[in-house]
Amino acid sequence: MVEKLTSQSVDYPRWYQEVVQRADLAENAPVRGAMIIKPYGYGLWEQMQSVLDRMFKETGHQNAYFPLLIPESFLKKEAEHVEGFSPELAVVTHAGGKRLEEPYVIRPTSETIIWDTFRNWIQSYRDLPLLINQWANVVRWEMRPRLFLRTTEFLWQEGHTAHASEEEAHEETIRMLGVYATFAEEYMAMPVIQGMKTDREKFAGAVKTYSIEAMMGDGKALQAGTSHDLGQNFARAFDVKYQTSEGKEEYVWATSWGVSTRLVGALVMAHGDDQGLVLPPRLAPIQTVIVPIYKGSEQRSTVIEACSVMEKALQAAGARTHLDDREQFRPGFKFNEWELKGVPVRIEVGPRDLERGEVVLAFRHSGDKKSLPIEAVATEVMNVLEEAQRGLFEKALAAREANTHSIDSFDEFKERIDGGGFFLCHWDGTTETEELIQQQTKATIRNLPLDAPDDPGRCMVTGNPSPHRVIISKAY
RNA sequence: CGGGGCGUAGCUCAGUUUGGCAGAGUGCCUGCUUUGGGAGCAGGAAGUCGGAGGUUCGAAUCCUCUCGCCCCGACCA
Repeated sequence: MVEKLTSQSVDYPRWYQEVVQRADLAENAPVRGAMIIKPYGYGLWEQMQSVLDRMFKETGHQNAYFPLLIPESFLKKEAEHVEGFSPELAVVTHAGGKRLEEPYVIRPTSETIIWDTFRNWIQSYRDLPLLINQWANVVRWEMRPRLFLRTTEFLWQEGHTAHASEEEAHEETIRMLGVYATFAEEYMAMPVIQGMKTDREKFAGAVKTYSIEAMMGDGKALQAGTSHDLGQNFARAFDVKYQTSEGKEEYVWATSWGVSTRLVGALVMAHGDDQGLVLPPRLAPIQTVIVPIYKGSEQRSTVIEACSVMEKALQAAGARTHLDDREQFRPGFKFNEWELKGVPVRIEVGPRDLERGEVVLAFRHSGDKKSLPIEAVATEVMNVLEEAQRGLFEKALAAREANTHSIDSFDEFKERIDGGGFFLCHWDGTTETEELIQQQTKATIRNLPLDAPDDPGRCMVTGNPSPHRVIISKAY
């Protein structure tokens, strides 16, 4: 008898912790705050990487790689940048048995070393735009680590681009935010809100920071990706100039943007339920799992044979398929295990089905089961998976809409914020009010939605004018 | 850094008060029976009791020091 997961309604954080470990996504490492990503969890990340990498290349970016270690002096060249990151830096002071003359910082992000390099790569307007991405690990020393959501070392991609004009850099910032939103919605089946961060929440060294914000199963927000308009801040700090077609010398305009293994945590919390993970078909390492059912060895060989044929047909049809032919577990155990691991479609094949020439399909996101003729499985499987993908997105969207509220009274806000969800409120645009809201409620302004309709009103705290509503929520 | 708690088998933990053979459940291995929603029986392997020092005939247990982890705060996103 295996213990059930802690229910989400009993203790959501504990549910998260348990599901990540029991579904074999990751475990804690001997180093505090570090995580070991297990093959199933890494498989999920690989699916994400391969889709994102294709999207980056389709938008003209090339991959490159910059070093893990950055001279400490580089960090200090951009004032806001060093101020923002210094509390969470890990620094190498010794190497080769000696104290280093200049310590190396383990990158918390790579703007500084990249801009130091871009200075040499960029001379003329003909070198622009320069569109680079790198897949890398970074280290940020965290006080409160949680698997995938906040770890001291994590995997990510960071895009770094240089442009000849402010407008072009801004377009790039918004374009990549859009790429992230498309990825979140079409692949993760996770609806997101694109918007601008407040000055207080923006990236250290950016002119503007934009984010996509998603709602988790408990109604809290998770920042799932960021895109920064860096203006000329890094170009000035690292003296990166180019010659225009008129022969004038100008500083370049920059962007950077990133998503990390935090997306795995987002996926877990966006769709998971009391049975475990629920993975979207487009990213699931295993899309369909075949579970054979039989009595005795004679029946076993017949059933397994039929399953093997089906496995090959499904793989030929393009579905990532696994045949669970382990003998030491009974079907009921396997059903529960693959549900814990979030496999979108389970195919049950037993003697009764084979007599009728059918198999049973069970859908993870809805719990529905239906029978299908054996011959139809391979031809239908991709349609069935796409249907499940859509169903999962619709479910997540409906959940977000049910937990999004427009509120105009600060008293009402304070009463309802503990129940979770997104609150669309008027805010006067000042940092003072933003801090007051956080101090009194622990909630933060997530972002200022890009598609917010003109809706003039009055700040729910101060009564000062506000052009449109912002999203306020408790967040991870 | 402040307050609290915990380190014993892969995992969860009992045993520590009152010193006296190293334990349970689960997982793992072997065999048999099972197999349409988390199987049953039998047998077996598995531990530097976080580490160091001390007290004692004898320490998981008492004393001193030390390392690590978890929770709440502070910090951060």
